Amino acid sequence: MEGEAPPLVPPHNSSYFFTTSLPSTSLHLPSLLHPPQLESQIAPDFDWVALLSGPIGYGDPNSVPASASVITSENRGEEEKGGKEKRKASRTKKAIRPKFAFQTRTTNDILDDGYRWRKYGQKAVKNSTYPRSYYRCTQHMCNVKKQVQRLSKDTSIVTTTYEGIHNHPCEKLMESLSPLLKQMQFLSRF
DNA sequence: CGGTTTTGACCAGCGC
DNA sequence: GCGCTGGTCAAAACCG
Repeated sequence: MEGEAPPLVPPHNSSYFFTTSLPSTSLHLPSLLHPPQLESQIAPDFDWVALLSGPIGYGDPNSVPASASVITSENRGEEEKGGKEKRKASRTKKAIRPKFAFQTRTTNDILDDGYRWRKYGQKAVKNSTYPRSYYRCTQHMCNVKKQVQRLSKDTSIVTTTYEGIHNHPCEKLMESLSPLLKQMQFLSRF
């Protein structure tokens, strides 16, 4: 079976899933806080701030507008072990972690979401021309992961799946907000 | 030199 | 039980 389109929805029980189309190749947080003109399936009242200020995929699935193409399936939990035990545990215990998947129309596989990621694997997947890449948050003690895969059906679309909760602030977000916070602190003195 | 990417090997889950 | 598949590890290569 050649060219069989991968399912629009990721195979796992994603917490959230929606499709969007970005004009640029990157997804800088400031622009996300004020989303550009997306020819998207995202509701205009989509809670971007909650999505991005909180850990990715975090929060109440009910807060996601029904008009967004969303799958909600709560799966949250923990996994903390060392070495192979951890590896084993992460596979045996059905990973109960928040997941969040979305698609972007971009030529760039790497989505700049403000966090720093280290690639730890790449794998050819069945029924897909393009490999799936596996990334992990570089922040120590933060075991958030993400998968990136380009659709073979529509090569301009990249599916990004986040898994887990960041336990630290977003560097770029803090970077961009710090002048504003300083200004607010200054003004609050009056 | 330290951090990141690449890539083959390994392992567990799942379907048959 | 076996083979397939997806996810991860880890050593080597690469890069700034």
